[in-house]
Amino acid sequence: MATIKDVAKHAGVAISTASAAINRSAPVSEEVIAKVEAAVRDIGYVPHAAAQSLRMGQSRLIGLILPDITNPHFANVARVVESVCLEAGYMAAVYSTNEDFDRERQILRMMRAQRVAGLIIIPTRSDATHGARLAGEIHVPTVLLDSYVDGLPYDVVKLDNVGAGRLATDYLLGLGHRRIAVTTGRDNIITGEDRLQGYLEAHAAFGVPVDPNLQITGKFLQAVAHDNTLALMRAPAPPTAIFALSNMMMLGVLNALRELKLSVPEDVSVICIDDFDYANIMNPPPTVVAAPVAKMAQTAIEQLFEEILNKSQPTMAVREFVPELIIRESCRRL
Amino acid sequence: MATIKDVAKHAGVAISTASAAINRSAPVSEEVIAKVEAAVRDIGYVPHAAAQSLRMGQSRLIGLILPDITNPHFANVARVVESVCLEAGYMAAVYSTNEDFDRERQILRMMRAQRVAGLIIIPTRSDATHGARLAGEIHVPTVLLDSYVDGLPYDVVKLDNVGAGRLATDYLLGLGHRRIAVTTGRDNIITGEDRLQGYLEAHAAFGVPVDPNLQITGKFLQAVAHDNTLALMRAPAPPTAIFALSNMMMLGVLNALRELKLSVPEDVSVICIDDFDYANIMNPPPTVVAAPVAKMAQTAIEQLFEEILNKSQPTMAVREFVPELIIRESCRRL
DNA sequence: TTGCTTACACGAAACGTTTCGTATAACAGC
DNA sequence: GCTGTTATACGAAACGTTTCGTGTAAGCAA
Repeated sequence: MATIKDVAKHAGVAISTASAAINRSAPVSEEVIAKVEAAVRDIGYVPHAAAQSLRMGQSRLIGLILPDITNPHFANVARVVESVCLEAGYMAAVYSTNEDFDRERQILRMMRAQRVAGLIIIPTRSDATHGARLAGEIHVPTVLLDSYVDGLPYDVVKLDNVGAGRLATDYLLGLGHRRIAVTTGRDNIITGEDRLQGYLEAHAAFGVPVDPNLQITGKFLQAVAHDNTLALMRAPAPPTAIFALSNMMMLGVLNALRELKLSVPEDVSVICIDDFDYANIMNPPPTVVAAPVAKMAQTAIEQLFEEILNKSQPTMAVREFVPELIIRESCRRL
Repeated sequence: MATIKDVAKHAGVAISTASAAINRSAPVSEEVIAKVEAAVRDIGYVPHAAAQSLRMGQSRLIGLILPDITNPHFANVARVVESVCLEAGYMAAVYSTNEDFDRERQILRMMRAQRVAGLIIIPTRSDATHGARLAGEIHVPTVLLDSYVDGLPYDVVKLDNVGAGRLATDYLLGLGHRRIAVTTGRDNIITGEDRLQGYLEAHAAFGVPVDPNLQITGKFLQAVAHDNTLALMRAPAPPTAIFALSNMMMLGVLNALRELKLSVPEDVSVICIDDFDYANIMNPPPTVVAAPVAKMAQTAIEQLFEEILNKSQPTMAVREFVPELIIRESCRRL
């Protein structure tokens, strides 16, 4: 493969001059620039990224670590990050943790070996133990997306989750529902807890008591939400509405209701947080509280570049985005 | 950041010895190995991938280039590739072309700059012009997935698309349908043409004439399939069934039918190639011809590693996978 | 002409690895 | 005790860049 040495020889200049001409990093005459550029084109020179990394002490690689790329929510994030990186001449390396902590560490080590310039992490846990373990593996500018992690002192870009929980619950309460079930997240991730808090706050504001039996665990997983919905609806005094704290859990809920031959929204209303790309061909088209995913991803990657390029310290700022209620056909007025 | 020099100093050995101990690349006494490993742990040494790349002339990076990561079909591929890579100590760099040729070239240049060890490409075009342009940018082992490209002499892992087209059409014909519409792909991608050929062959085998008016262009895009379905169903003599050559186009078809207040399968039966992860919460659950996506992705990445690790030449073999009919509720017997 | 500045081109060092040829010590054979 | 062999540790070179200090010719003022 052609090196800059070949370019220099071909253009009849020194290596350092060729480098300066290519990168405009030092004054070079127009004439020489033209010769060098011609040489680059002629021999098809593409700089060796590893050599550049080595010399400059930093690669043009951005790591994006997320729970699962097949979840459309995260795929949308990936697409945005990837585009912005490409434009900036960086390469995005996307990795799914599959919620596996060993795997997460393995990925971080690999990112470290690659000397990535920065990291965007969509965390799977928020607790300090986990944060401490992660902290030791991170040595580059980092932005946390969707949630934060205790003990990881980085910028955060997230949804107003309490607000999202309230928005969904307010809507159901406004429709006259008084027994609203909720599929919760996992204990150790704050996103779910915040959304649940919104659910509780909305009840308090409406003066409606909450029934703890209506809070079923979903762990952000489709299968878990499915199983517990089955149990919930078979128990005495089932709810008239179900609020799924994430889109994956809503799928589980819908599947369970379908198996029970309960129709939505006639028998039970359903709402969730996070929109679906293909909402309109779903059965029924779901009413959701949507997050501005693309805008959030864009903000995260831009914040990251800000820190990388200007070598600025993380402000540890938390940027919260406002959720939006999208009314479709999965909730009915009682 | 700690270097191998620090490891060597800490262990009281030479750099070359430390390297040999870490990589087991030369005989080193047990005693020294122990000392070096302790040093590695103590100072948290992680090898500098760029330096390794530079020295060894190859990176531990695999490029995966696909049309669009937010398409669940491709996301599933990405997940498999990513996992296999991670296990092998490689890093996968996933990039979406968005069917944009300039962008595809830009991505390839970046892959080249990174000196990726290998490439998996899910092509967006099959024609020779495109192949020729791509060929100049590729200098590493490559495997083509889902489709091939004229003039790109690499191994191919794909579905038996003609068979898939036949399978879907046979099924509809067997249900008594005689006017079966089909949303075609793009002219310059062979996948669509093969599937269409299966459609034609099935008709011939059944002795059913095909009506060219029932072949509408879909370009593999949801929006295009949507618009043309609208026109198709409003025209005189509409079909009793629609065969979408891809899952995205089926979404467009379903949306269009929904807008026209036509129900599936009562008014019109619908089938497509490629399954949906969330098929059972769709309206209606679609009957599809599924490809063994995970198995195909696995085969592709393993074939790629075979070529990378054994430095074997591409056999230019075409591995075809057998499609499977999954009957759900979107097709009815006439 | 001389001296000073400017503009540009050059050479060499350094980034962190791996690898290859060489050095040294231990040991066996005679 | 000498030579030959084996086992293991070492030093130096090389991978392809960028960068910094130096060199040189041209331009300008006096």
